[in-house]
Amino acid sequence: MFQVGIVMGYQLNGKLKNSTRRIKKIKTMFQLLSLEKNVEILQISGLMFTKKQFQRLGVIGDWNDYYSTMSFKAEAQIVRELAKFLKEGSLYKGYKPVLWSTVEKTALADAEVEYMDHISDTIYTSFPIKKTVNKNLEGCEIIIWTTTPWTIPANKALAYNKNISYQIIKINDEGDFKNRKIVVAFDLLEQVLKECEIKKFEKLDKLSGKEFKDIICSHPLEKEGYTYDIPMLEANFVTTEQGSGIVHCAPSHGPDDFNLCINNGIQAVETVDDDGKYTKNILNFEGIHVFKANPIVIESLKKNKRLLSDGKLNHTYPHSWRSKAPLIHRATPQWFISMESHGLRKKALVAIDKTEFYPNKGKERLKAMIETRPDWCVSRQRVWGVPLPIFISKKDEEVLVDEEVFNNIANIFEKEGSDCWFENNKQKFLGKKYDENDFYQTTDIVEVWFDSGSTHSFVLEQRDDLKWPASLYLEGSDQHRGWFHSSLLESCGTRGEAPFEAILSHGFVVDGKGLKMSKSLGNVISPEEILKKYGADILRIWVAASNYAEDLRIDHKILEQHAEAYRKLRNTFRYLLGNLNDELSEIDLAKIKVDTLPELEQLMLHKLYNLNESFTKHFNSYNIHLIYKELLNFCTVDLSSFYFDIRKDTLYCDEKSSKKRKDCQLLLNVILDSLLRWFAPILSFTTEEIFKLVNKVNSEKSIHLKKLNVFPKTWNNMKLDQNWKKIIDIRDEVNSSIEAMRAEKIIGSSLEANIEIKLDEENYILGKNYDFSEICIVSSAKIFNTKKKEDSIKVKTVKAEGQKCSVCWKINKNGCERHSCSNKN
RNA sequence: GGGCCGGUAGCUCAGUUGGUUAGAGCACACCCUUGAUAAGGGUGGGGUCGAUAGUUCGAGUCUAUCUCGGCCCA
Repeated sequence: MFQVGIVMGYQLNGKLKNSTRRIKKIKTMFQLLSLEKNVEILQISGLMFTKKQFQRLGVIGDWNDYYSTMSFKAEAQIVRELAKFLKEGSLYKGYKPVLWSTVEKTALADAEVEYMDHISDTIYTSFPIKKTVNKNLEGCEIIIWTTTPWTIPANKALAYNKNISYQIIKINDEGDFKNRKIVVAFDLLEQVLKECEIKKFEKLDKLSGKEFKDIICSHPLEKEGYTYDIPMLEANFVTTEQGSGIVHCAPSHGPDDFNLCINNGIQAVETVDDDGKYTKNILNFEGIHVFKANPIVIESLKKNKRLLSDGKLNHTYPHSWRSKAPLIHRATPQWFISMESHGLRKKALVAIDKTEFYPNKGKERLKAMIETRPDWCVSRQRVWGVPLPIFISKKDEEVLVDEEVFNNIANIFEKEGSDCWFENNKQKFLGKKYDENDFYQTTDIVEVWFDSGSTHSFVLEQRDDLKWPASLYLEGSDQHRGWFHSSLLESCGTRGEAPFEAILSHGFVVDGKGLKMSKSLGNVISPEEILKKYGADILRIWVAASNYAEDLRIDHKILEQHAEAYRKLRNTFRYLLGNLNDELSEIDLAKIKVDTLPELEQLMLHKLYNLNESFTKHFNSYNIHLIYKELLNFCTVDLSSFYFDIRKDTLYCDEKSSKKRKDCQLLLNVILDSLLRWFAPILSFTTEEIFKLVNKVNSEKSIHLKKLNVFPKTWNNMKLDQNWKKIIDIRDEVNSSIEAMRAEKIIGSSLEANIEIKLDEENYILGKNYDFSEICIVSSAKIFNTKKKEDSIKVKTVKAEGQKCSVCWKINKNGCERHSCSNKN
């Protein structure tokens, strides 16, 4: 019906954390295999599992020719993509803090970090205010507290929170700080006084954090040569939980610090080397190991009269899972793709504007992220993944940019896989043009989001059955930060536009109360469980009926409701099949002579036409839940309780040769065909089952290969629809009247009723053309013109007298007109 | 804490630019039917539109605050 090429893909991204955790467990089991091999095994087993699940759900796709980010072909293409950024010059080397073990001399992933107790040195130290427009703050010193005194020499900024109140005090105690004014958070004053043993002091002004805007401080070691400016920056990560309410920021030694500084134009630099020793960038401390630096830093601060107090703190601190050594945040060389240098941010924002979002709110979300995100750090220090294809000149530290080399690397990866990068054979990649002794080779790999952001390049562009850009990228709403995001940036950077025309994002599955599923809450319900208990089509109904723009609620009660609706739908099909038993046929829609049909049949054609229109509209805007709702309503309201109910009389009691019965069966055929096509995307298994039943003789293979019907415009008849709205109003009145008689136990079945309908002029003119005994399923109906305006419709029900016809069950004093023989018996 | 978003009947969902008494289907209750029968039909009850305050002649709809919940970030 709607052909979508589905290519199975398997990506490591997003599962990295999981994988590392799993690797930890599995590592002991697969000692003989390499770590990389283990990852591969996990990936492939995951792939097969996912594939089976999809198939069980009725998803049709090219399951055998799947793509994988770890295929040689993909790896080669990822290198080609990276090369584009390198050639352009937007991929640059910078520094960013990572968790680093100075023992193993390596970066650690989250999963490799163990948090354990650790005793740290703590200090309160002061940063004198150098420049401020606020008279009250002139001559004051900002107090900070830290558990890593060794990072003070790397300090580049101070962070405050604009929502916190601060207090200025003047210290009167004897000592270094006598007569000096200091600033701390109002709520932390007591604690600071206690820990710094300040006894005598005066409270001066209280001020809001907002007043720190644009203030410049001096470094506490200014006199030792640390003469640069220390700006105060607004940051919401500053709290009054502990410390002084102002945080010292060393962009090379903390993720928060790094992000805050980079957003304010302060770059991280390499302050500490692989061994944990200060580099030449740290004045006076070069070569000292950071774990031995605290006493030296403290002594230096004391000498400069900037140390308010020092102490010890026992707290949890990150350690290496292997060596158990404490870790540090350390700025290491990393590779970034600039958002600005070649207009990437701008290109991405333009591309977002050109993209359709379903639901629309996704646009704002992605836009907000792209507008504020820092440069894209694409390097990682891991063992598996695609290597960054970078050689650096030993002479001038310049990156080697040469198309020939990039192509060579890509071609080798395509043949051998990227693992060969680490086999210490530089010359192989450099070819004859360069000498391997002139270059360093990076050992970083590209981060997994770059892999996934490149899928369009090795899937869409390289398969004949797919096109670039994709019509639609579909994922969970978390992928605004993930796949949508990385694909947009990668593609805008390399091709100037997005790899998708539209994005559809869906919410997350939550329990019946709207809470996230978790083992501890015990509200988890797995797809396998649902499939087992309810079957795939009911799970599909649940998906179709849910508004994916929001979170999708699920529990057994909700599924039970959908299962109930499913039974109704199944029964609708059963009625159709039962009554078409002798007359199943394919109808040439164009040849139907609408005018010759009874009005009721014409009305049904009108409804089919409009439902089809509505279906197309909703399908094109991906409003599947509206489609399902309309289809279900059509089956229950228009078919089951209306058309099917009324036409039972004709189907059961009229001659097989009668035109009316044949016209009805014509409609049933059209309805069956329509319902099968409409429901095929939702009830994929049920419709296929019915289709196979109906098409025994024909060669047609599957309902899923059928297209949506195009109905003749002549079926659309608004005038008829309006008329029947009024007729149905009358029918409703009749039903009310019958119900009243039924409540009084005068009648039971509606066929035990004769009705008299009094209508005003307008309704009478319309109503006199209709047989209300048929429409209301009663034994006889008479209509009168009341000519009164106030009672537009008035119905009187009386018990039908006479004999019940054994064929049509109608009751008539003078015997049944249609079935005279049987009535006489 | 920040970004994006949501809370309408027991459930799944509608509700156009503010404008009569807030709708539908299912579920529920009662009744009917027994020629769609592990079915079918009819009637009916059910909502302080998350809470509060405001703008307005008028608020489910606009604004603010709060609350609950979801995704992402910190």
